[in-house]
Amino acid sequence: MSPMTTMDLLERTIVRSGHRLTTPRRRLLEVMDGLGDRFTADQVLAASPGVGRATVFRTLRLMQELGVVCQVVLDGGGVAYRLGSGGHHHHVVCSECGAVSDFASHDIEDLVAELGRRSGFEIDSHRLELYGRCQRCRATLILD
Amino acid sequence: MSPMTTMDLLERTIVRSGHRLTTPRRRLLEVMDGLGDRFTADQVLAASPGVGRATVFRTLRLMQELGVVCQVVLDGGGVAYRLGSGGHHHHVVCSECGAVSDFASHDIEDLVAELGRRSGFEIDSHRLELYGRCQRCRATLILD
DNA sequence: TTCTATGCAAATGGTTTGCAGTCTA
DNA sequence: TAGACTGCAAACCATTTGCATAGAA
Repeated sequence: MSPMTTMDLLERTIVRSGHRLTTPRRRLLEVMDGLGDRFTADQVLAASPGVGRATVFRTLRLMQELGVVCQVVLDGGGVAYRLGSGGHHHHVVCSECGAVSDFASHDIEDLVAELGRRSGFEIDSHRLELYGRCQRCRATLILD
Repeated sequence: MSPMTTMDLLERTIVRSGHRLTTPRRRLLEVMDGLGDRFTADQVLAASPGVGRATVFRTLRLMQELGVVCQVVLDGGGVAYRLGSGGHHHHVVCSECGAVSDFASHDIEDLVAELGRRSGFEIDSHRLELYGRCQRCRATLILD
């Protein structure tokens, strides 16, 4: 039997959720899959001629609800999106090349709960994003 | 001698920074000071008749640069602002009543650095916001 | 008296909505 | 065939910009 691709997995998620697997949705998933580790709504729109702006945003929202797309809050405050990685996790974003990588950590979850407790809150969610320079960018010498 | 009020402190910060202490700025500071522990640009605008929309946003931006106003990223993704509390810190936001409280923690800073290291990044900043229910809201029984 | 800062209104950028028509299940 | 989904365009919302004028220093 042929191996399950990312696309198969994504399409299955949609079907399983009771939503319809339409042509635009399939096309958008392919586009997102091809856009790399993070992309904006505009990038998706530009790369999907024939698909309407509203559909891009509606699909993006649906995918977030289904947990197959997540938001990345950028350094400057803007938002980008990212495919895959269901489940709770955080991002490290390279402020130079924009590379994003995921991480999850029990330590963070524990600490967050503890900090909430200290301030009298019962924490039920949180956002954490890290910004810095990735290994590759740090290794690149500035030669000019 | 009379004690230094929050307003004095804020006004001094503006003057020290080389910017002018104008009437609209003074008015906006007063308004923000009166709006509680978090407010939106719209709230400030609505509470400052006679002051233009652009001035509200320009002032908000200046205050952020001076470090006397900071952004609070809300649960839903929107942004609010908050007076005071210079220096690096995080927020705990009550999703029921909107109350915000600040905290800073060496543990978080250390952990963030460590997590960055593990992913090969050199972290130079991060965002962390906690969401939950504050003590007061938790204590309030739902009676209907 | 200079030049920063303002108010207004129009422009912007990103996202959402209304609706008549399309296409999946 | 029903109704979920789409494209289009217009609406929306928050923030920014251009410009002539007002007002701190």
